[in-house]
Amino acid sequence: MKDIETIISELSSEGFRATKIRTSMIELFLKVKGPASAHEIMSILSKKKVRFNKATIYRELVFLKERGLIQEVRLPHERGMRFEAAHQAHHHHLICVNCKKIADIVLQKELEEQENEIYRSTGFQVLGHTLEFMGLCQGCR
Amino acid sequence: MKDIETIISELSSEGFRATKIRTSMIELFLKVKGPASAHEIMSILSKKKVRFNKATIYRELVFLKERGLIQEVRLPHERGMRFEAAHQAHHHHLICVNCKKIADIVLQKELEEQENEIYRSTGFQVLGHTLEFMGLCQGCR
DNA sequence: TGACTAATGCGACTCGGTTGCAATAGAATA
DNA sequence: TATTCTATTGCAACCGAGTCGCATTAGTCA
Repeated sequence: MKDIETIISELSSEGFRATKIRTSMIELFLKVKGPASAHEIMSILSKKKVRFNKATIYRELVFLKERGLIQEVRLPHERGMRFEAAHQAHHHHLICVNCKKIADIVLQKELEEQENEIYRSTGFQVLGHTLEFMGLCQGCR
Repeated sequence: MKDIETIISELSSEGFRATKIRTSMIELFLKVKGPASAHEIMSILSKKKVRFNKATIYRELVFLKERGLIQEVRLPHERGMRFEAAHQAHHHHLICVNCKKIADIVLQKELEEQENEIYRSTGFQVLGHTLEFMGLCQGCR
C-alpha cells in the first residue's frame, strides 16, 4: 500500500469516492501491525468517533480486497477472517498462545526446498502456502 | 487411532457407550482420507442411513477431540472446522485450488531450521505450526 | 426386567458475515 | 451555489456454522 493521498486519488480517478469510512479504514490498515479482525477494526473506528454500520465495514473490506489493497488472512485457531495491508513482502505470523498477540515474521529461508520435494514426490504443483507459528512471545515466556 | 474394537472397548471401560452415531463416526474417521468437515460427515452418515441431529454430530466431534481420537484442522480458505484421525504423524495438507481435493503430505525436511531462526531473531518460542500448501494436483495441472 | 445415566433430538440461540432496498452524500457540472 | 448522478450507507432481515438447555431415549449393568 502506498501513502493515503496516492491511494485516494487513484480511487477517485476511477470514480470511487473518498468517504469518511473508506479513508479511515485505509489509514487504519497503513498504521496497524499484524492482521486485524473486523471486530478490531470496528472498535478502532469507534474510538476515533467514526460512525458506521457493520455491513458497511464488511462491504468496504471486500472492496479494498478486490482492489488489492488488503489481503485476507485466516488464522488456524479462530473463526473469523482477518485482513492486512497488501504491500508487504511475503511473510508469516507468530501467534502467542498466551497473550494472543500476532507478529509478522519474514523468514530468511523460505520453503522452496520443501515445495520442490512435494513436486518431485507427488506431482502437486505448489502455488502458495500459509504458515503460522504458534508459541510463546518473549514477554510471555 | 487404533482399530475400532479397541477404541470402543477402551471407551466402554470408562463408562462411555457404543452408540450408533459414535461407532459410525469412528469408523468414518478410520476410513476417510484428508480432514473432513461437519457437513461432509453428515452427508456420509446420511448415505449410510444413519439418522442424526446436527447438535449430536458437533457434540460427538468435541467428545472425540477431547479424548484425543481426532484433531481439529482449519484450512486457510474456508470458514468451518475440519477434523481428521489423530493417529497420524505430523503432516501438512496439499489443497488443490481447482478440484478442492485435500491430500496429506509428510515433509522429509520439517521446519526446525526456520523455528530456530525465529527464536534467535525474535525470542519467540515456537511450540507448533500449521502449514498448508495451495496449488494444482497432478490431475488438474 | 429394572434402574441408572450417557447420549440424543429438538428448538432456540449466538456469532460472524451477507443481502436487498430505500435513503444519503461525494463529486462533477451547470 | 444549486443540480444531478450514482457510489455508498444504514437498516433490518437473513444465512450458515456451531452451541446450549432440557426433556426424552436408549446403552449397559445387575
